Amino acid sequence: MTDPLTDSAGVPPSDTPKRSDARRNQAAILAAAGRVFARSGVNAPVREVAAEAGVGMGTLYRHFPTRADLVVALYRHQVEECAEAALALLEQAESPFAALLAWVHQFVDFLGTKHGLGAVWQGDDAGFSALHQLFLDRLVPALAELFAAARASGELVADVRPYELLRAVGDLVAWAPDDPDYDVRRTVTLLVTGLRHELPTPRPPAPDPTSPPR
Amino acid sequence: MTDPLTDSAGVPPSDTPKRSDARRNQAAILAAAGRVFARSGVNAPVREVAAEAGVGMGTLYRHFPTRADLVVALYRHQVEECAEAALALLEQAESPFAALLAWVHQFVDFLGTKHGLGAVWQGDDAGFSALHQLFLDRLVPALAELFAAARASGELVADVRPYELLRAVGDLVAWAPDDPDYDVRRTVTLLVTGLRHELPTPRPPAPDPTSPPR
DNA sequence: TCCTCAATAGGAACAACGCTCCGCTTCTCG
DNA sequence: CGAGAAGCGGAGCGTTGTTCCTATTGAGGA
Repeated sequence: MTDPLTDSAGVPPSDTPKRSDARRNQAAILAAAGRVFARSGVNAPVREVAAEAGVGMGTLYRHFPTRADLVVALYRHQVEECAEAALALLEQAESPFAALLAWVHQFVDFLGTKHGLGAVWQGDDAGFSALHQLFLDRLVPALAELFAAARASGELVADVRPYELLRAVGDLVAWAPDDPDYDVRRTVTLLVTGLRHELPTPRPPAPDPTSPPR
Repeated sequence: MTDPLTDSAGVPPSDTPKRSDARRNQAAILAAAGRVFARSGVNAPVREVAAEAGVGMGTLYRHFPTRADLVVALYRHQVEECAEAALALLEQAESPFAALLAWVHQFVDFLGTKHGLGAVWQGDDAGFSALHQLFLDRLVPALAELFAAARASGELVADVRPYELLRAVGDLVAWAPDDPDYDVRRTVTLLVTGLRHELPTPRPPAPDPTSPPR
């Protein structure tokens, strides 16, 4: 896995006519964030990151207005890799569905290593857009590719959209910390397995509140 | 559904030789919490609850040391009801599996109405035990009943434990806010559908623990 | 009825955190 | 080399969780 600390600063040199010290600080912050997040989770106090980087709060906030911005910058590469892996898996795996399952598990592994990433991924409130958007832009298309292939091979039957699955897996993994009695991978497998069937009636018990169907 | 605000105070009168004002305050806090939680979610500031109840911080903390304690006291009845519904559904539904699906959806509805309950349900940290334990004690056995029936009828094949499913559903619902593009009920249905199949190889592509992607 | 005291109430105060604001510093370019 | 602007740092504000200590009050006994 590419190390975001060394090749850090997801900033293309071209669109950055910034001052040298600014660039230096941005890199320092990213490096520090990598260490702090790995040590204390992505919810570590912002102050801690600033301190570790040896910069002031203002500096940190100028470069990364929200925590999600920081996380996005750090993990962008990995998301890219994850997306690109889809095609490779399609060729390697013995069937499109197997590739799908494998890819999803790879995604689980990715999310799983960053404890607490889930909080950002699902986006409590504001930071929402940043990371969520990145995931959507890159990962949904990748998964769509796998879906199409698996559907063509007849293994995927359920009328489920890639986004739905991705989101579900994200939610599932978001909170799967250190419970020895619970293995998310199994659950995810179960979920993917469900794709082989047609979904039962859209609204099973349908209590019908105020919301119109569809 | 019984209203925890009116029949509030999940305190049996017998084991409560407390002072009258203590009882009164406890009830006031519960009532206030019901209103505040409904209005601002279960993560509403503790102060707000105290203010709404017209008591001091100390009083609130004496009665409910953690936020989870408060939530548990408030929703205990509903959890009980949910658990008891299992048997009824088993008789009504056309098949054990249908009952299982229906029950899970009922559970989803229950969790769904309390926005933010998920945060407490999954237990970020300390408050963990309280609510989580309540759910486990009451709901897992109920679900186990349904599992046994569905397994006997041959509809449930996957080697999955009730706890796993319950937990998965909980995680799924925990963060299903107001996204018009995503309906948890569908995902949950998908998950339950997966139960009809045998789970694929226990560890699909997980050979190497050190390098996640690749 | 009144007294006493332990249980209880109340809320000020502390700590941790997110975020903003503004005077000072340092780079860059002519 | 000098001036202007870009960037920096951290004090400080608002919010929330949690604790602590003192004043209050209910309830049983004289």
